[in-house]
Amino acid sequence: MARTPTLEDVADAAGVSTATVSRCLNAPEKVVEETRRRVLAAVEALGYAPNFNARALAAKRTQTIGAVIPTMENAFFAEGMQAFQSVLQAEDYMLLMASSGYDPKVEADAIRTLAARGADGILLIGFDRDPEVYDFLRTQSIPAIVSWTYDPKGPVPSVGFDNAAAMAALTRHALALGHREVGVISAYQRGNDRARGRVEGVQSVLSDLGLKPAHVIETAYGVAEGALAFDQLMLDAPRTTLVLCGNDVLAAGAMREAQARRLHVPDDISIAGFDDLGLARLVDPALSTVRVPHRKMGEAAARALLQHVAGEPVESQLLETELRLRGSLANLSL
Amino acid sequence: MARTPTLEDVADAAGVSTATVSRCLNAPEKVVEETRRRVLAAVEALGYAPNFNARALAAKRTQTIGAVIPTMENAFFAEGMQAFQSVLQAEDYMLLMASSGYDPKVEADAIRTLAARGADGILLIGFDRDPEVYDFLRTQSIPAIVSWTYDPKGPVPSVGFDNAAAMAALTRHALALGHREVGVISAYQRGNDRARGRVEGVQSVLSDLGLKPAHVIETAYGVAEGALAFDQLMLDAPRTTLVLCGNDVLAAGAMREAQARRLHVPDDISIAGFDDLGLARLVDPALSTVRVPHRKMGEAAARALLQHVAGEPVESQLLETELRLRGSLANLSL
DNA sequence: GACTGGCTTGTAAGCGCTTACATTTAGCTT
DNA sequence: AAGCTAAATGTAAGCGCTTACAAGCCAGTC
Repeated sequence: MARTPTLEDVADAAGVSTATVSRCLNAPEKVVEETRRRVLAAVEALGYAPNFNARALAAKRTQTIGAVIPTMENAFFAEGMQAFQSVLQAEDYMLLMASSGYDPKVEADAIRTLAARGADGILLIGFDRDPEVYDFLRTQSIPAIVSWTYDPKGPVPSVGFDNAAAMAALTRHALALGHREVGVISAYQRGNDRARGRVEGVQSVLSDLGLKPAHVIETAYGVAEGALAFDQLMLDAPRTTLVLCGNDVLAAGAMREAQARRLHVPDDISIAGFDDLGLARLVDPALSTVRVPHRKMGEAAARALLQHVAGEPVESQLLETELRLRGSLANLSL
Repeated sequence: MARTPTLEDVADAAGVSTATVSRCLNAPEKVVEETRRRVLAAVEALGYAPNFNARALAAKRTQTIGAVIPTMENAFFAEGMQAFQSVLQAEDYMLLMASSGYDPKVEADAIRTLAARGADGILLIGFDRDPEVYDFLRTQSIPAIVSWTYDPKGPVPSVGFDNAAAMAALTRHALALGHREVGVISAYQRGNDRARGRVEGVQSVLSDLGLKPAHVIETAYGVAEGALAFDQLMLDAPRTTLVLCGNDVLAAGAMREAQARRLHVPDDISIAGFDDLGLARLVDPALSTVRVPHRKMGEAAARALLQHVAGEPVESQLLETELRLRGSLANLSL
């Protein structure tokens, strides 16, 4: 089989030098019309496609952005990443995505791999990680952005929302409905500043009002896990009237389990989620939750990262969340 | 800032040639213990990490597998891809993922990009695409595997399930319950052989039994779309008692809409899905659906592709689906 | 002691592309 | 028409790595 054509083959076919072909492809305005036509015809005729690796090696840029997300198994990051990706695509960048399974070692490895592959920039989720990772990024001078959280004083710029404030707002709303016995079902907080922020959001409001802290159950992500956590919560704190969940999936699981136990939601037990995934409106009653602007966040993160890559200064960016109040929260004062 | 160290820096530091360093990294058994120790120490000391692009250029292999999926926005492909990815990871391959948004042009482009980046192999979803794409893959001699469907006579090996047979089994079950007026809510069939297969599965069973064909509504993927399609179906074919949906998300949307119209599921209208996503058990009543072995399929596809890449012959592989019967289908003969 | 053969290591030629610099060409000026 | 400038193109040196081949070394043989 004929080996795939190279720049040189095109150059020969068009009767020009390789430099000219390269210019035709990368900076067409530097080549006179007539030549360009000839070259492009040769490209077409040979079915030439540039070898990315060679280009990256020579040009020291890859037009690739890396992203390491905790998991792609759950719809969780999907919408934001899709938005992230479409901005990149529009700017002729490609997305190289890796998932860490919430394991810091795997994440560090993935980051190193992305660096070795010459990612021009990297998107990270949350700030919680070994400082060495940030050192590494710095010494390799790879621009990075953190998303899904916000901290203007972080080691790299962030584009996201304030997990604690969002959860605090939801908590305040629920307390206004008369709830006093609060339980929390959270993702594991260790190494997960988003989860931690959300729990802190709850506790800070309770403590500000002089109420006793919420009972917190930590668990893995999943509907079944949410259900089990609900059982545990009922065991540990049977008087609970309000269950705030770290995300909608856990809330859906908790709700399913509550209903399986013949508890009426929201009259017997109120439940709220976080994220406003599609399933929040599928369950019955529909879930009260916090709407996270996934799409906007993904787009903003992409733009910030590209700006960073281009060498321009980047500011951290705070996005607003909104309460989405639906039927899963009861008003106890009625 | 010191530029990142290269193979040569390591060689100098260890007092050996670059060839020896390269061997230490890629074929340690070819280097004598003592030398290896010295080299590895130098690697450590300098914090050396090989430049992937240079390696790919020289070695003509990238340890990268590409995958083009229709969308990553919906949980749809997530589980299978996660499984796919973990097998790759275990074999030191990296996954380069692109999504096409169901647009054939975008898909062809993505495939070309993956090729240019030197993907050692490519995973594709479904067979429906311009034959040119297969020609391209062939001339570039890039091994490819198709998944989410099965056809032993396809242009490339496939690892998946029989969409038509799976849907036919579900249809037969529902007909046995006495349903005769059947509606289908499907994803757009054009360019989507999985969707087409599922619809054909329904129609073939009906035709085999001499029943009139199902009324088919096509729509985009999504809960809201499923709801709208349900409305349309009720308009077009008001006597329908059974709605078979191309996937669980459409089914969930249809169910929500049915309930919004005060129709009781399943007594007034029976609804079934396909895929057995997590949400199938979240809705009420729980959705009867077809269980697709996502995880198994992802793993099998990865193994098949790696085998293909290694130059070994690969057979297409058929995976079994199962009916998951839950509460959304009524028995009309009672 | 010269020779063989098996290891280990070094030498150096690329892999396909970009780009600084050199060269040629063409268009104006005077 | 000579001279000058700017635009277009060519020349060639890498980018960091792998690997065929050559060279060196040493133990074992006869």
